[in-house]
Amino acid sequence: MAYDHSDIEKKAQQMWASLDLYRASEDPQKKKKYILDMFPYPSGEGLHVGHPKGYIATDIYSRHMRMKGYSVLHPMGWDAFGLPAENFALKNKTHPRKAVEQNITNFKAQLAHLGFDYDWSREINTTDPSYYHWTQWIFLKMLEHGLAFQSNEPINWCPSCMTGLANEDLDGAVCERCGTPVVKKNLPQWVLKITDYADRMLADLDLLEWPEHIKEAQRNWIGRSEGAEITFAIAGSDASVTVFTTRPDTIFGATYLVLAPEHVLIRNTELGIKNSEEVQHYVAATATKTEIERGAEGKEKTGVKLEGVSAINPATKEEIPIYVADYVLGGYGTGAIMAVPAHDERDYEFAKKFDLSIRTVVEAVTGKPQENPEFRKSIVALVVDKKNNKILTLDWGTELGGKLFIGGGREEGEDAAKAAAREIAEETGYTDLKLVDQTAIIHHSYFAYSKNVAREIEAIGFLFELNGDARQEQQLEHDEHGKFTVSWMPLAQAGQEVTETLHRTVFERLVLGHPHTGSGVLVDSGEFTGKNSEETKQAVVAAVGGKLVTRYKLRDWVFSRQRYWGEPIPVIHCPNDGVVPVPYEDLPVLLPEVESYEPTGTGESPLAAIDEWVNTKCPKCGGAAKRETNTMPQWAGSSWYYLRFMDPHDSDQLVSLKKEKYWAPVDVYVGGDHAVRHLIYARFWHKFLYDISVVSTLEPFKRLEFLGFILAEDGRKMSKRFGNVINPDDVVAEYGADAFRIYEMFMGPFENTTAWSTASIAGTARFVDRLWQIQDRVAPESVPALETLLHETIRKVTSDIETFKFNTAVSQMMIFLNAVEKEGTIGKEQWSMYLRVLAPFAPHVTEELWERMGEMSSIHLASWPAYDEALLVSSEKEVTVQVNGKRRGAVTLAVDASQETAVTEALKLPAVVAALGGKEQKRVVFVPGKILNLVV
RNA sequence: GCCAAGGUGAUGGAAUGGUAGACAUACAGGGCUUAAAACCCUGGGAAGGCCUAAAAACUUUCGUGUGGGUUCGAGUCCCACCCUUGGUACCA
Repeated sequence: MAYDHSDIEKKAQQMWASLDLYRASEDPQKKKKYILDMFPYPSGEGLHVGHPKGYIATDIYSRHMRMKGYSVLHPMGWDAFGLPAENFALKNKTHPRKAVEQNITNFKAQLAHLGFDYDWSREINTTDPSYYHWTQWIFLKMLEHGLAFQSNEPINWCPSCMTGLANEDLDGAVCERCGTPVVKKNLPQWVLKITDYADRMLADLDLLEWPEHIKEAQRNWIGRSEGAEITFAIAGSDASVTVFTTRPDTIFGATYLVLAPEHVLIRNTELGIKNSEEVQHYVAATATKTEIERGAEGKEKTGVKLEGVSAINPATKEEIPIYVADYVLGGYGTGAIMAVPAHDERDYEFAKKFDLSIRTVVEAVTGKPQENPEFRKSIVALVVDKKNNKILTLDWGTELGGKLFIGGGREEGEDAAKAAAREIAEETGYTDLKLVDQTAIIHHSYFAYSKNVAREIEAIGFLFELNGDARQEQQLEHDEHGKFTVSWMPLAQAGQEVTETLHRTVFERLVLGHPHTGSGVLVDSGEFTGKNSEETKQAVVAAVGGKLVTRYKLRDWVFSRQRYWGEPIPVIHCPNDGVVPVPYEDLPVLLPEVESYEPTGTGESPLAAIDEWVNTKCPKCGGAAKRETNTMPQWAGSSWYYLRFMDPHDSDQLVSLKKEKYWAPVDVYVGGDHAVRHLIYARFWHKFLYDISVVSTLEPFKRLEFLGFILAEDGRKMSKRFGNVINPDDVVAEYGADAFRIYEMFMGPFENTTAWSTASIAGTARFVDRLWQIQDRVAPESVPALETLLHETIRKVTSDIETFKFNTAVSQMMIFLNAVEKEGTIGKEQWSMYLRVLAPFAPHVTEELWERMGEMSSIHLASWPAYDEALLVSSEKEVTVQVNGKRRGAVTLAVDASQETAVTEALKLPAVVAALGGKEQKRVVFVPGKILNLVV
């Protein structure tokens, strides 16, 4: 009788619902597990097969934990505010609330087909007033604690979505929603001071069991950098410029200053900027440029010198020019830098373009330090043929260093450039050359194998151009020694093939034009000359009267949206009292029901047009006042929803302390994407709530499992646009929910992105069907031949579920079923244990088989089977016999067999004897139970 | 450019430093069938050798992106490079 999934699934799902099987409760007798999916935005397109992957994983994990006796919280809800919902509603000419309701109904129906164990009594929806009441409450608390403030700084404005956006909402320089380039726009904005928490968010990453790449992404986003602020006086003025730098050690090489276009000094009229018109013109031009336009210019530097104004380098006391340039960002550091063109890529480009002086103050140190090195002076010479874009290389062969440029020693007192020319002539014969450039000294340590000596050299690199082809063949050194061959190599190829550190470094400096940006030995730096640059930073800062500071890339969170579909920001603007928070007892501030909610595009929210809503009374003075009309971004509701699941119906508080104590933190959080934004915002809010004693844990999500996506069969993203979307409803109808669930877990490692394969799902459907057939072969007595494998299977599935290695868990269960089929029978107790480990993966079919075994209660209430350790330790094991590391056979030995026994047994194998060939045994490696390696 | 993860059959993928390719898909051959589907059985990294009418069996060498290294033994550890994917980008 073939397995008919549709009836059995329906029956099981109805049974679970009627038993209320998955209701979570704070049972003090039990340990808890809080398992959470990133709750979805209920889109109009419905689910595709990629969505449930994470839900299946949490379903398996939570069913497993429930069977192990934990009190499990596994809830689901809807993140339904925000731009996508509003844009969807606009496009379909409906109200967002209606669209959301409809989409949720649709999503729930789709999820229901898959047999998930959510506790739907805790369902939440961020657009529900009883929910956003508390989103607004958190905002007011932040306002109270000075973490929410109004700002008029220029923000990212999306002209298509007609709203301001946070940095995190940008995809490069375009709006991540619609792909429109954003522009800078000045608008009064609510901003949250997330930067106050930067340090704690960075430090507490260490407390988390998260994938390393997510932690790293967060570290990069926070972007902590330690440096110094140093003040440069303006010559002949009281004014000054404070710069931020991470390289105070290079200050002796600071040959000019650069201000961001937004810098206040540029607007200082008393300074006497002679070309102020030109400067203001430049500032205005950069402000109107979109990020895209700036990007299109690449990294081509632009800027204008402030004529008639100069600064004084506090280290050298020299007067240096000041520029305004948009490669310096207004929002980072102090909006001003000291430019050290010799040791910074960007400053170098700028200095080259504007012909500014470049002063080397750090000499590079390369190679591996050697013991007792011999000191020498030397040169590296590059000879370039500009006509053919080729460079002269010497191939020494692999033993002697491979492909190099021209190198050699220089005598004490010998002019370095002359030494270079001499070496070129001696080694290649070329003499008609023009010297174009040279490097600073490079301190290089290496071991010269050809001469068997450790060396530390002071090398100078030279770049020559070839004038004529004339060669003095008779002088060539290689004629005598034949050690190397001379050839002209295309520049790009040389950049790949010449890998020796010193020669490569010279190539990078002189051909590629990269300045030395690393640490090294200070030169031309007054009292610090000769010291290590890295170790001198603090002393330099002290000497020039600067201070050490820490800066972050993370910006404060622009929190206002000029759109309808979001939580109203609960403040009132009063002509007398200014910004007045809505009293807590007046929450929630309801989003008014309106006919028209199109964005205005003027920077005003559509709410501003609703007079009867906007006009209100000031809670303080009782006079006429207006409501704030901006709404919150989509990320607001999702920044704390995991707390509400613990206590979803509490009308007095966000979450009760008692329930929070029981459930927090989230033990396992599962989702993809959102590596930065959602997780950083939620961590920020959580830490704030910790500070005001609403929550008791430092971090919201203890463990995070990152989810790999499912691509369409054609390897592209699943999208309506490509017409390659696969609806889980169709798959379930054809193959059944259990086969679908098992397939998604079997596809590969959970964190891998994999393409869907409808052909492969037939395999897991076959597995379920074969399982179904086996029920007729169950015997009363246990089958001894299956015993060890069964316990191995229980052990592997148990640990694989806990570590999210579902693919190998499925594989192991298939191996077991294959063995059962081979035996033709299985014992009743064995069948019971096997069904129970399979139950989290295939909840429906196992439920039915469980009932048919005569069990009265649900399999999902049964206890998780324990495995017998003793059965897993077999007394005999097959040991591979190797000769010189190559497999020559195998012997079966007792686990505690001695090496002598092993060797004796191995020598009985003809293949082993043949491989030994009568040679003397030098060594025997014996790993009991695994391997015997005879070395001759 | 920088940061992170990864590169294994036709495909998805297994493999505490110890028999590479588990498990599954696709494929090929066979069985069942009037036929097909379903189902069941068998096979398979590559090149060669031996024996043959042919095959099986047997056997040798090579084989986990490339080149080196450590080790009795490397897919796994170390070094350099190449490529793919994700994140990020004038952050001083």
